[in-house]
Amino acid sequence: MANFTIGKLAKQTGLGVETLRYYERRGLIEPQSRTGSGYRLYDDDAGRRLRFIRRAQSLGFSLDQVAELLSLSDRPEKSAAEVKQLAREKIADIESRIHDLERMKSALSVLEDQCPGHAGTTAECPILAALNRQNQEPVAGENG
Amino acid sequence: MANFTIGKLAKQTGLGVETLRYYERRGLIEPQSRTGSGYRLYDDDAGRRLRFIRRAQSLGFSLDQVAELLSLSDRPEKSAAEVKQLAREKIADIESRIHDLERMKSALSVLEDQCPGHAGTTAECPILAALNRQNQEPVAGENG
DNA sequence: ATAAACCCTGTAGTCAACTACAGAGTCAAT
DNA sequence: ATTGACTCTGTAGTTGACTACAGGGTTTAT
Repeated sequence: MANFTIGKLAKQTGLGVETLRYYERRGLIEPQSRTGSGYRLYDDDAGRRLRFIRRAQSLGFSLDQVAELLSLSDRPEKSAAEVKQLAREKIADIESRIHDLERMKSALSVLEDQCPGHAGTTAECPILAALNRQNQEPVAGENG
Repeated sequence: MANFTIGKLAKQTGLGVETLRYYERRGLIEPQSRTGSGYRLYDDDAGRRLRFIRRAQSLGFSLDQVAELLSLSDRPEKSAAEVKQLAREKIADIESRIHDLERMKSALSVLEDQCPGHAGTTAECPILAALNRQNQEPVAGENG
């Protein structure tokens, strides 16, 4: 129930005041209340919510997608089936991201292990190789 | 050794011709050669490379970071120690992304399991809760 | 040999996600 | 009661990653 002004919240999260207002316009976060003069007041959840937003972004989710993720837990008890469905879709999305990252990681591990001595044949680019035996569909769309 | 023009490569990958030229300006890809009249000619590796680029992007890597990833395998046999070091850094980065995604996934799984019947207390937002017990540092920088 | 469909360089416009004012009101401290 | 740090709304500018011309040359098909 501790109430922060926007400046305090900004300092706490390392974000800019303008960024917080921008997130509000985008529907990602809202002040718990306002003072009589219109100052935004935030509670402790705001900081957590912002941390979530940044983390999700760094994982390649757009702000619209982050909003969708957040809306899942914001929805009170309405439309349980809809929430369940959306959650399932997001889980599938996340699983495929994890899968891709794991392929990328093992490619890099090969590189790491291989590098130190073996100066010789150029080893046929393990990083490209590792990510390609699978999924031969076109690759235009950014996020699945 | 099959040689494609830029238009063929674009069609093959589902990207636009302008995008391929843009990636070239950004140092992500280069034609294997040029015709006498200046037309770009690409080999089979180009398609794989582009698929890699798009996948890495969708995982939250910027084009600059993708360029770094690619440079790891492009480096012939020079500076093995440097490559090894860079690979290690990227692996750590990827591991933390995987970790974050796994936290996010388990939060969503909780939601999914919890939703169907339990209309009652609002369950205290599992998605935010799951992502926050750890890492309490500021969150400003996008990628770690 | 001429039109359609390519390709070239170069520059400008767009979209998401900020980031930075401008102009004005508010609050805390002197 | 006034200075300075804060806040407000609203709009404009910036950056990364495209995307779309303009103005011109090249290849392919007829």
